Amino acid sequence: MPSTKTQMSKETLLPKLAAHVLQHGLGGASLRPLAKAAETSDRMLLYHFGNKEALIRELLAYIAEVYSTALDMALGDSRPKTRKECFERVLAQGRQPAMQPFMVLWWEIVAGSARGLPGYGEAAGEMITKQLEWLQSQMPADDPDPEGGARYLLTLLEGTLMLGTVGHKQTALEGLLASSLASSLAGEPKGD
Amino acid sequence: MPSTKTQMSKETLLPKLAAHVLQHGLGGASLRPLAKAAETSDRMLLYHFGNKEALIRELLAYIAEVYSTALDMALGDSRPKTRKECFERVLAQGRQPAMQPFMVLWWEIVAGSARGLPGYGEAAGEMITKQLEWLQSQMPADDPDPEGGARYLLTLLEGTLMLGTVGHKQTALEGLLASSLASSLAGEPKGD
DNA sequence: AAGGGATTGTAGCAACTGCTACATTATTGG
DNA sequence: CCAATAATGTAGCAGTTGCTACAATCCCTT
Repeated sequence: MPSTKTQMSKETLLPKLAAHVLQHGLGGASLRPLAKAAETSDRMLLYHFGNKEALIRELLAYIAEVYSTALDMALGDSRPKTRKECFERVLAQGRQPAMQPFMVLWWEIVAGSARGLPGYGEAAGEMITKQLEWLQSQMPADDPDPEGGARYLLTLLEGTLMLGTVGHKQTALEGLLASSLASSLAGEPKGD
Repeated sequence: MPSTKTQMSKETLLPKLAAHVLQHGLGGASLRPLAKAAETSDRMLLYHFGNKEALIRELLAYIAEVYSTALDMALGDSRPKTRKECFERVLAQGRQPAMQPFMVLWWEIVAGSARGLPGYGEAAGEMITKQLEWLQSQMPADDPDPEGGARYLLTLLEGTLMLGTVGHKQTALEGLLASSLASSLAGEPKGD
């Protein structure tokens, strides 16, 4: 009978904890439900992580890491030809149904970051940094300013995503169309 | 003349509850601390609001209302001359120290909205709608497209604010340099 | 095989959660 | 003034919270 009592470590626990948190949120996460999701006991979680705060901190770092490698694997096979195409590609990726749980968690991380909760700010900063790198690598090959353009698109993207989550998706999209940004989105050098 | 003096009602409770929530957050808010902040008992809060969910819902609606009237009173005495000036004015307002507690709460509302918590989405939507109206009323008088421009600036603004809360204020500002606002932003000293 | 550290189970504590039952006081209409 | 209703206080319940004490078991080294 392979009723093997698998030895547990942080490394085996974290993926299950992350899965639970992605589904049920960070704020309401308490030890016993987390332990159940990881097929352990609260006793064990505290044994491995010390206390809840450290657990959340490590969990957030792990999630940021997972997000980072996910972005690495999502590197587009082909470069977009325009900034607009680049923006749309990234926006579409952020709105994939599979991405939804992560997006929901993301805003919780931002909120915790704003409130100064331990670990939140670091994780949020890492994830944004990574996304910026990724975005820059996805910029059109002939873009006159890939670095600044990526930063600009990131700002626009996050604003668009946020408005989307509060029911103003249309507002953001119409804003993009109705501005001189249209040319900027097209990646054409400014002649203004 | 109606009743001479109501001892305690939702109307007298809500401001104190809002103050407490602005300081300590929504997620961790529980009845007894809320009651203490409002100089009552948990018993009374439930008497007036029915249950906690309804309390939070009404509290969020009240906060959205307060925010709305605050924006009304913050109507600029003079119209900005450019979109850039308009953007900077609103951004500066959002970064005032007095605005900080509200900003922190705002991201919690966005997070709750993303998670579908009752009342959060409605409050967030109202607040964004109001901010959009306000922004539109603050657009330059000669703007070719005040409606679309306001939507664009709002998207940019929210992205900028969010990046600021996760430690990427500089990223957003540098991104703006590469945007359609660049012409007016160029040559300005960077501040961080 | 024995010792010893690493790992895990069981039980429980004190504080807190939303909420309720019951009793009491205050206010007001008849 | 008295009764009805609104408003408040007291006490507590059942469940959850993070965390701990204590003991048992595992596995590796000697």
